[in-house]
Amino acid sequence: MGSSAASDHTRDALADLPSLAPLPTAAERAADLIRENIFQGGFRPGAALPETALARALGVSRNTVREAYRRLITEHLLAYEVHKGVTVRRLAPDDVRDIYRLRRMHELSAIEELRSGAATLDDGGLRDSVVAGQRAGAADDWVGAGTADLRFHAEIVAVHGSPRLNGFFRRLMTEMRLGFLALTDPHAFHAPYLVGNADICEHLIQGRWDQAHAALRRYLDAAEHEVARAVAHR
Amino acid sequence: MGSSAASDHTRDALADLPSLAPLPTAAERAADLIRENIFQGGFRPGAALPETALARALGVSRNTVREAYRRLITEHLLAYEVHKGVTVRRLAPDDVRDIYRLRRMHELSAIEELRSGAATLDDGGLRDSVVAGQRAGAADDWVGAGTADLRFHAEIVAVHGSPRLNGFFRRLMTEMRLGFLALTDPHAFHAPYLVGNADICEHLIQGRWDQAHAALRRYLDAAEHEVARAVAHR
DNA sequence: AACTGCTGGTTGTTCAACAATCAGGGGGGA
DNA sequence: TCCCCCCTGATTGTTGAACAACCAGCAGTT
Repeated sequence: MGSSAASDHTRDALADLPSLAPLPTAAERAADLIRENIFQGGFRPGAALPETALARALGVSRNTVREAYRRLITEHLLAYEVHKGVTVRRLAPDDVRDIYRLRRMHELSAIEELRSGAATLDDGGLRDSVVAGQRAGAADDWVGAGTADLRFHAEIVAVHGSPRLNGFFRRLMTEMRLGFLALTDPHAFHAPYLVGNADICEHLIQGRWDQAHAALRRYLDAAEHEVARAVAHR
Repeated sequence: MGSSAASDHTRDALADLPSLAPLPTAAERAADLIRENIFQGGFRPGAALPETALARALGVSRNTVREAYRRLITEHLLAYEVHKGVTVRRLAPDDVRDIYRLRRMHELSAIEELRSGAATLDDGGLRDSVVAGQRAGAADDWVGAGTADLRFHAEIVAVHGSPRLNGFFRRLMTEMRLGFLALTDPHAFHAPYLVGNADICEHLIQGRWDQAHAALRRYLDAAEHEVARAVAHR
C-alpha cells in the first residue's frame, strides 16, 4: 500500500536522524562565553574571576556561574582554591614539558599504529583541519590558526580509535591554548606550521611513515621549545 | 642568644610544616559519601539519584548535591542527561575494551621505559599496594582488594612520571571499579591476582623485564575477558 | 619591626520559589 | 483496536536573597 511504503520511508528517515543535541543550559552557555573570552585574550592567565562580577556581567545568577566554573575547572582552564575563588590558569614550564611529553608519546605512536597496519587513516578530518588553518592564517586570525593546529594533532591521535584517549587529548589541547596565549608573536609561531602540517598530512596519506614521523617529531620539539620559552617569560 | 636560637628553631620547624590541606567543603564530603556508596554496592549501576532525595538523605541543600554530582560526573562515575538527572554509570562492553586497550598501552610501555633505563622504579608504593591487597584479601574485603589492585597498576603507570597521565589513569581506575561491581564473584576474580601482582612486583624489582611484561600482559588479557563477560551479563 | 585584632569583601551553603522539561496515563478519533 | 494528543505529576534548571565562614590587608599596639 501507499501508506505502508510511506510509513516505511518515514521510519527509515527517522532512524537516520541524529539524536537532537540537548539544549545548551545557561551554565553551559556561560562556560562557552568565558572559554571564548580566555582564548581571545579578554581574560588573561592569572586573572581572578569573582563570582558576583561574572554573574552581573553575564546576566545569570551566581549559582549558574559556579556551575560554569566547575566545567572550566575540569577542562583545566581555571584554577580553583577553596575560599579564594577561581583564576585563569597560568601554565608553568613544567606543564609545557609534561604536555609535550604526552603529545610525543601519543602522536608518534599513532604513526606506528598506521605503519603496522593496526589502524587506518581517516584523511578527511586531517585535510579539513589543514585547510581551516590555512584559511585562518590568510585572514590573519591566529587564534583560529591555533584552533586548527590543535585539531590537526587531535586527528592524528584519533588514529588510535580510543574515545577516552580522544577526550584526554582534547583537554590537553585546551591547555595548549593557554600556552599559545603566552606567545608574544602568534603569527611568527603558527605560520611555519601551516605548511608543516600540510606536509605531514601528505606524508601520512601517501604512507611515507618515516618522513611523517620525522616531521612530526621536529614540530613537537621546536614548538615545545618556543612555548616553554614564552611561558617562562612571565 | 637563647631567644635567637629558639627563634631559628621555630623557623625551621615552620618551614618543614606541610601546608594544611584545605577543609573539605560540604560538596566534597557529599561526593565522597556517594562515591563510597557506589563502590560498596549501595547504589547500583543504572540507579537514578534524584537531587531532592539525596539532599534530604545527606542533610545538605540541593545546590550542594548538584556540585557533588558535577565532580562525580567528571570522574565518569555518574552519567548525566539534561532534564533527566544523573544515574550511576553502567559500563558497556565497548567501555571495557577501550579501558583495557589504554591500560595495555600505558602499563606495558612503562615496563619498556624501565628496560631502556629512561625511568627508574619507586618500589615503595608498589610493594605497599601488594601488601594492602593481601591484607584486604585475608580479611575477605574484596572491595578493598580491588582498590589495592587498581592502585598497584596506577603505580606502574606512574613510572612514566607524568602528572597528567597519572590523573588520566586515576579516572580510568575509577571506571574500572564500575566493572568490578558487575562481577558475580569478586573473590574468584581478585584472589589469583593477589599472588600475580606480587610476582610482577618481584620481577620489576629484580629487573626481569621480559617476565614482568609477559605476566602483566597475561593479567590484562585475562581480566579484560572476565570483566567484559560480567558487564555483558546485564 | 613584629604581632594582634579589626574590617571589608569574597566564597560556601541554604532556602524557597518559579519556569522548563520529561514520563506516563487517560480520553478522542480513525 | 490502535494511534495520537494532551494533561498531569514529578524532576530538573535557574533565580535571588540571606547568612556563616573565611581571606587579605590595614591600623594600632607593644
